[in-house]
Amino acid sequence: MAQTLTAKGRATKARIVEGAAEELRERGVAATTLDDIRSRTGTSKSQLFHYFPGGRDDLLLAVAQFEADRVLHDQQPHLGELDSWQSWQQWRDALVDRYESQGDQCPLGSLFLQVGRDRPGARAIVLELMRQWQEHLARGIRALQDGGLVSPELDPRKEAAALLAGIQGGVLIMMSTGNSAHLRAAVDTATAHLRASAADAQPRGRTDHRLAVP
Amino acid sequence: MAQTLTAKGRATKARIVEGAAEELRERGVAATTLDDIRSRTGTSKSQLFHYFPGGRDDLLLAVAQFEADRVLHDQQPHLGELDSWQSWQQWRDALVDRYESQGDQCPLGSLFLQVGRDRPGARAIVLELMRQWQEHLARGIRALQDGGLVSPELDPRKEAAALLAGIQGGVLIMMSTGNSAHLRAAVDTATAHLRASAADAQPRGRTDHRLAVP
DNA sequence: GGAAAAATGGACCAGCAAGTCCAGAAACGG
DNA sequence: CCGTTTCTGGACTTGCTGGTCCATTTTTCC
Repeated sequence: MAQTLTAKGRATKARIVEGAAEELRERGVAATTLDDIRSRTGTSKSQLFHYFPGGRDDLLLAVAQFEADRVLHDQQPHLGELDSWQSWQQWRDALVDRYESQGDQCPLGSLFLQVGRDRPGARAIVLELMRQWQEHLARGIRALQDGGLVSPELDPRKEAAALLAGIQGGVLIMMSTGNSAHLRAAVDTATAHLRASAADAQPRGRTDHRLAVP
Repeated sequence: MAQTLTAKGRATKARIVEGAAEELRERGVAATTLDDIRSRTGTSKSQLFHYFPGGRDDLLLAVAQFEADRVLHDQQPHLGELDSWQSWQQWRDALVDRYESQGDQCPLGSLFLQVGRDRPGARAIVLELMRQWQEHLARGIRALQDGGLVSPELDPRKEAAALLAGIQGGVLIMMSTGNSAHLRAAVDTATAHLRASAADAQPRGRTDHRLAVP
């Protein structure tokens, strides 16, 4: 590829990534060939390799990054303002809607299996996504704690980690079974847990140990 | 394949499935060829197609079933006797150990992505696995309820669904990041939730909101 | 306006891996 | 035993797909 992309070049590259993402979502990673992507995006073989010198894997990685960005973006603005039970509920609904409408396609999951988790870039993408996602949740839990809606004795990071795991698993099960009940159960149970902690802690005298936040 | 398998035939077929499972776990689904399996299991091409007339996909499906059976088996006997906090803890340790030692390989997950979730057999396998797994967990929660260790107001099926989602997500994240913290957090938080419900409900006996079951 | 750089088109290549085929060995069964 | 079935070996075919190459067009920028 060139060092400098012209406006046209950038547009083409973006078109390829977006088209590839669609194709991959529709047909699955294993079944999608470069020719499918080429024909869908109205490009030629040389363009594919021009913009993604590493070939197929390179392109898949770009799509993975594209999809990863979408994941958090689709949860906004709710994910960024989890400071009341109401906003919490709004976020939950947005999350469930997002994945239900996505159907049984999990571009990211497939992508990583195909590219290989060990490849330098792949693991970094998912790692960063999980980190940010969990950080958002943890921040929301802290906000609830500050508002006295959640017991200060809970460790926001641990609760966020558990909730994130529940979400991932819920989505995974939904992909496999077509049923979003587990996703809902995971989020709702976590919420109930947080709610109950407050009802639990407040009446009693609480020994409030501070929790370090990185 | 023949209608009737001789003892030798059954042994060969089993050898192929087990060898294929190992190979797939080591090298990943996408990277494993029939020739790899053939050479590892000391068989010939014609044997592969003799025992799995549908070819590669057919074999992958058989391996998927094999791996699915292992998942629950590896959690026994603990998964079958979740009737005290102690046994619950033993199960938890066995679960975490199992997946930590498995490293970052998730045969089942990859298998389904490769074979295609929509294929007749594939979905049925994962569906049945999830059903059984959740049933075991729900039964365990009911046992705790019977023992007065968990509030009777909780819906065992919903709690089991949420826990199962947490486990799946925890494993998934572990595969991606190499860190089992999420898996532990998911199980431990769910356990804490169950425990707290008892401590919560017994002293007061308040009526909580009912939870719908899908 | 023109040289250099970037973008594009598409023919071509090479390798690989799934799947086929048939001949022959082993096992069964009466 | 001997005919029939099952099992096994391995060479061969075939189609596909990622990747290469170079000629041509378009854009950039002085």
